Amino acid sequence: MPELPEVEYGRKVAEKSCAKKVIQEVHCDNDSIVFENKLPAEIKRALVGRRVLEICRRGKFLWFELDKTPWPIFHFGMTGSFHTPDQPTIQLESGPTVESSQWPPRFTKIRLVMDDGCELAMTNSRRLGRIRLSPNPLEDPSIAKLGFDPLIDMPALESFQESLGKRKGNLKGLLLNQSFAAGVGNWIADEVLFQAGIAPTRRANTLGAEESLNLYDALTKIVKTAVELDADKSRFPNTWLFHHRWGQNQEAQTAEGETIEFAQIGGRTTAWVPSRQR
DNA sequence: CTCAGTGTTCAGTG
DNA sequence: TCACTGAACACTGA
Repeated sequence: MPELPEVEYGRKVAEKSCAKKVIQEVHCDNDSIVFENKLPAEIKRALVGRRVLEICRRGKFLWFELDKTPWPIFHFGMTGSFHTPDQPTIQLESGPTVESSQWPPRFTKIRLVMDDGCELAMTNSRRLGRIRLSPNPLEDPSIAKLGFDPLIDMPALESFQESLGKRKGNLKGLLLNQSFAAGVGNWIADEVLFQAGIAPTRRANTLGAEESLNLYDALTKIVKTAVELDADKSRFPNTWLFHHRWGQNQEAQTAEGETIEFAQIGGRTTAWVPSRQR
């Protein structure tokens, strides 16, 4: 479940079960795709016996700061998440359900056992996620080129507006671009444009001052709210497009009864409300 | 059997 | 060189 709020929740889960503890056991699936050809033995050698100092996140990437490098970097891809034995699993809107009763869960790629007995597992059913080791995650190419993270270093309004003015593409594509706003994914991009009242096809450099302010406020608020709710979808306000956008059915309507349209914009299925978004 | 999908990367284009 | 676009990747569940 992988946009910024879901990954941030994963960070908290990992923090609770692993921070300040020593990794006692590492159980790795021998998956050449997720582990990028690294063998379980190499992963274990780097992790077993290490103390976890801190769990860090930027955009949709997570990494563990250990008492000794290299450090593990985790990316959930389309379907990954962290689990602990009694942690209630957050249900995906679409996609696999993980039986909370079984441990380790189905599709577990790596499982850590800490020195106090706590466990953490990462699942990844569709194998677009990645786990790799890095001597310095901030210099890992995929993390180094990320843009601002709306939760960590949202720019000042003025510089946000200035950067919009330099972009010629449509806003949906720009919001999905991780080198612009790190951590924004498909549902957040649609939610932001919906709440800001701006059409996903609008070119970034055509926004007026009020529109870019609305965009800025919507992005800030939606991310902050979703993170505060631990990415628990059932607690998102009913006025959010989020609850009404799934399935791409013709009948789809917002809480107010407005018609939801679906289109391919920015390379992704986009849900939007033409009567409200200009 | 077919297809969509909460993501990233990379090749191709202008 | 840079901004932008579209296809490829993997595979489960509907």
